Amino acid sequence: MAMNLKELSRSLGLSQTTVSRALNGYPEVAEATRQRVMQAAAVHNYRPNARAKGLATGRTMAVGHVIPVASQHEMVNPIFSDFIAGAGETYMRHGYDMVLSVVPDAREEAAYRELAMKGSVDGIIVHGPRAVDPRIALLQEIGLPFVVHGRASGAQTDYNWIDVNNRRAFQRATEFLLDLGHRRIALVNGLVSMDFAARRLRGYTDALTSRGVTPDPALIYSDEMTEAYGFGAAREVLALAQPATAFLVSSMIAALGIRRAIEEAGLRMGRDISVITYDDDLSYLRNGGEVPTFTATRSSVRQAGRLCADRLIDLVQNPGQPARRHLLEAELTVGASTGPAPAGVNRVVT
Amino acid sequence: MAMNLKELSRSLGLSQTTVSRALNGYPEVAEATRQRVMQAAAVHNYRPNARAKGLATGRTMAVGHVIPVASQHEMVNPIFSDFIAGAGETYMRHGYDMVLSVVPDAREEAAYRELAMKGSVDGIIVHGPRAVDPRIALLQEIGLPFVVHGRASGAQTDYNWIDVNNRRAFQRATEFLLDLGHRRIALVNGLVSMDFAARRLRGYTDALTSRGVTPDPALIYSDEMTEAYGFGAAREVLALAQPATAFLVSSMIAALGIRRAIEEAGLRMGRDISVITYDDDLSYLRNGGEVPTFTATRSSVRQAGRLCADRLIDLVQNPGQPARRHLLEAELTVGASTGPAPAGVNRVVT
DNA sequence: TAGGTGATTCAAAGCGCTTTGGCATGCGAT
DNA sequence: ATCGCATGCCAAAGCGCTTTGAATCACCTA
Repeated sequence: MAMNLKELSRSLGLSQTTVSRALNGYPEVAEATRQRVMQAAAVHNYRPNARAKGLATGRTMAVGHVIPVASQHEMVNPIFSDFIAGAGETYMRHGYDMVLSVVPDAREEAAYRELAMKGSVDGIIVHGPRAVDPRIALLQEIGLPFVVHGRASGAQTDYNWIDVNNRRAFQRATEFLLDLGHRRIALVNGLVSMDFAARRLRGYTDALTSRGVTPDPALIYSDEMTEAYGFGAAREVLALAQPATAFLVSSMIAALGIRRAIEEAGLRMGRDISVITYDDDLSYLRNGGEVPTFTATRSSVRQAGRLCADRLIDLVQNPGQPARRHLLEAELTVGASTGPAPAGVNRVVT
Repeated sequence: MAMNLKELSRSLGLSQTTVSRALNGYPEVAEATRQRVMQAAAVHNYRPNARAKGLATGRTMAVGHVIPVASQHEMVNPIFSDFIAGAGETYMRHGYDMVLSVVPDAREEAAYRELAMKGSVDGIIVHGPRAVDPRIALLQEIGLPFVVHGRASGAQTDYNWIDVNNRRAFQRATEFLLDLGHRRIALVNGLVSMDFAARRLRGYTDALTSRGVTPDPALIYSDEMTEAYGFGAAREVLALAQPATAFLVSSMIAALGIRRAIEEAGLRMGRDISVITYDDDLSYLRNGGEVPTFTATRSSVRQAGRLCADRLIDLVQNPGQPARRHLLEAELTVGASTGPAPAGVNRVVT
């Protein structure tokens, strides 16, 4: 069905060598010949067989993504769609394929090994690093180029990563709330086993303690970031004897749940209760409007996808580079969900 | 770096033939030998090179997904994460890889051609079919097995698809609202160029007209299903001289926007305004609780992913089957978002 | 005129695997 | 002693491509 090099070259009366060279832009081919070859290739809709090419060159022109599915809740992180969209653009531009492995997080190690040994990819993007994550040591041992989206704090060695400054983002957000007079600030975080969540927690507690506020464990939540989780956490916090006056949330989706709980309690977000959320700038969940609905620390995960892909391709094409780290700053945009702490409640004891 | 067949067989003092056969479970190998080979393979962590294997067998053990990115809004459908998770499970179980192409929807045709000619996949899953969609003719011409998630009404020929009965789902939902006394029911639909949205529209209008209610164009919206879109549409509808008393929505995310608009208008969902949404049962957006938040017609997109993958693998392994269609029924579950039409408003003229 | 040079082209090897078509060996049957 | 037939193993070809090393030719140079 598909035309191959042999047929193509025979139909042109040329050797496979020459045709191959012509198509791949080598100089030792007469310009006239090259034109003829190109033309014929276009006419026959010829595309070199990727596998054969890979075998011959040792390059697969493909990169792997291992998507872990949280075995607990069977949850797959919704930011992947956008990350993948960003990375995909880059791959397309460079002619790379993207191969995905969806794996229950328990079997993740095996998945990497598999990808590497089967030789089906030239490099790997690592998603969702844990605070201490065996994968990066594993990948270094395997010797396949890789880029981590995020960081693993516990790692001993250098490696390539691209991450948002989560600590700083949450520190600033907390300070912003403190400046508005809030003292009881709830943190509705992701799973703290995740590196990003651990850093956000750090930023939050740092900001609090440096202002003399002792973090209250009753206000700190940590779980998979679903709408229901946000709702449940907020409902609990609002029912406390000393409820929070503000929420710091790790994702837009959880924030929607929190807003729901706030309104269900007959309160109004932005007036009675303040909310700051982390915003991945997902395409289907834009925090838009002239005045954004949520005050948020934002960093586009799609852009992160692009950056990771760019870096990885660079790494594949120019091996042996020293590891490079790339820290993105999230921007804090003020929306309609924050306001001064209501007077009379949680007055600061001076 | 990676051990290969040649080395492995030499280290065993056997021919490549025998080792290959032993590993692939052929009978003409002494049981003792097979054990020895298996052991050695395990020890050396040997995995046959996928490309070489593919070249030799003509099978790639990979299937392609072409993910279109709506060029208008740069939007990538959030249901993909879950669909992919479902399909991924199946692929994993059968040892297939999944290769993704993220493409601006304009270049989609080229992407399919590419995948096929490069010979990098054994089959393809088609996402987001339009009401009239040139892709299925294209794929039939190409001759690669494919399964469509959804349907393309305009298609002339038979092909394999798996779809939800969108017309019926929306017809039932509309009837449910009519039974509650609602007469002004807004439809906040996806892009009607999409097949699923066209069918939903049909179900909605069928139900209305068969009850003698004339569909009001002012109540029918159609766009990419974002939270902001839901919000905007609902806000407009509620500001009409004769506002709707109920909404029928094509996605949970848009429904969240609608709820926001309802509450912003000082109304309460489920009492003042009823909402029924289509629910893809996304892992991070469960419509949970003892009483679900939303009354919804639900069908798991993850399950659809599994089914599509299963079907495609079957198709790849047993070619030449007649096309098979698979229509899933969505279930209507009653939640807290619906109630009788408020009296005094839009009273039915009898 | 012999030898050197640059420009083109080609035959063949090799990437790592499967698979075809033998080739031994042992054993019961003739 | 011979034939037939499993049984177990192997050498080599082939999948579609790249790449090495050489060949051919025209054209100069000494």
